[in-house]
Amino acid sequence: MIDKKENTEEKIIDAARSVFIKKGMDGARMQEIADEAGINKALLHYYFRSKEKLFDAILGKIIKVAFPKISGIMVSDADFKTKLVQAIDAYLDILFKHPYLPAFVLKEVSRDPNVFIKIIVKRGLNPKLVFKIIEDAMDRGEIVKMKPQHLVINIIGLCVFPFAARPIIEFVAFDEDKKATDQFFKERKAVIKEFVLRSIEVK
Amino acid sequence: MIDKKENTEEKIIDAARSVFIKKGMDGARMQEIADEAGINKALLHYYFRSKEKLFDAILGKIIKVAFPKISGIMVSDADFKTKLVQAIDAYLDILFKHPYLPAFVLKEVSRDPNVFIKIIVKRGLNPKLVFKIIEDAMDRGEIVKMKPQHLVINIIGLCVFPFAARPIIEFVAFDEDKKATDQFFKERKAVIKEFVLRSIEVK
DNA sequence: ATGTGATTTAACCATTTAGTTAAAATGATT
DNA sequence: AATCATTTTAACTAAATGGTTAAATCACAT
Repeated sequence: MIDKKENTEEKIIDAARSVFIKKGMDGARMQEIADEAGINKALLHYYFRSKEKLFDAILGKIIKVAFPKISGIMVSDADFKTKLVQAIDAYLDILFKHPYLPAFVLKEVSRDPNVFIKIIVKRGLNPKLVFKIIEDAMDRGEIVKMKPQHLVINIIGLCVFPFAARPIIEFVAFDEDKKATDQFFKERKAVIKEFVLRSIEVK
Repeated sequence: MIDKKENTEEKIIDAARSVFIKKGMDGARMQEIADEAGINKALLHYYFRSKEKLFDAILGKIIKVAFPKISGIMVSDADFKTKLVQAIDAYLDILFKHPYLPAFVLKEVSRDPNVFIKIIVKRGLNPKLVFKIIEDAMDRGEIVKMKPQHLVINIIGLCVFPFAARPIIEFVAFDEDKKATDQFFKERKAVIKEFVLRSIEVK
């Protein structure tokens, strides 16, 4: 195999991501990552000299998913509400594909915000353009006025929170009925879109 | 001092809560808790034989705060929308008093949901009555129809998420301007209430 | 003053864990 | 066959950490 090198590295990254997301930086064990990757600890350190280096490598890839380029959608020149609906759809698609991301991101952010800040800076993520677009729509009277940050945080909260809190929701709100909870999550897309549209509609 | 015993125990509990909330179960160190309580490790173990016992003791007290009896407000016979606004106010008051709770609860829930489930069961917390009250208001046409769980989770998400994500919000949305972020959080109460009321209003 | 429980001190144990090392094995390439 | 990076094995170090212990000290009530 030509790419055995990349193959092993990929196996490590997959395993590390899975273990880090489940256990967090503190709870994850290098041995467990090695086991999950089907290799031994020595080789793990042969590829990534330290746990921190490995974690940073994983974190970078995770943030790419967790802070997606919704901006792309928002910049297009469609109708504002249409763009908003598209952005919510796109964001929830990502969350359904990576349901454990919210808990992980919130966990690690509270442990050490600087790690995230550094990576976000490095990726040049900048929401100011999105805020501007929202303000313009408000100025044109298309939606109700508020600080654009509130609208963005409201939407992200509506999307993200249920995923981070799923174990509690499943137990408290659905009596541990996994199917009912699944159904609830399937409904979220429509519910959030309607909820948001109603709340920003100009009467 | 008559209550030197309780005094030390209180000091330990305060210190433990503070350290556990900052670092989580995994990240917290018994030595750090002892230091923060102004005592030594031996005495700490003299009061709580193990880290787990101490953590469970703290967790019980924390859950009492984190899962408050909003039900009390919702059960009163005021107008439904009035009750909803009161509940949001009460919930946000708690969050402002304990801003680090959301991150902690979400962190530990994702680490081991069972711990929470056991404690919730023990406290007999039951949201079914609240769901029923919401459904009744919907049936009376006072608010728009949806699965009551969605409304509850929407509101909790709007309230809780910003606190859990505060470090990111401060950096990404407010360029590390702490004052602007504080102002943003002060506005949340009014914003959430208006946002929710608009979204459930029957047209 | 004496006994009692609370508290300190300081050394200690056992375990876990990140990380290292060196030698051997594997396996593809030339 | 010889070379080279990759991988394994297995033992190891060093540090951190939860928890223990025993002796000494302190404060207070009888």
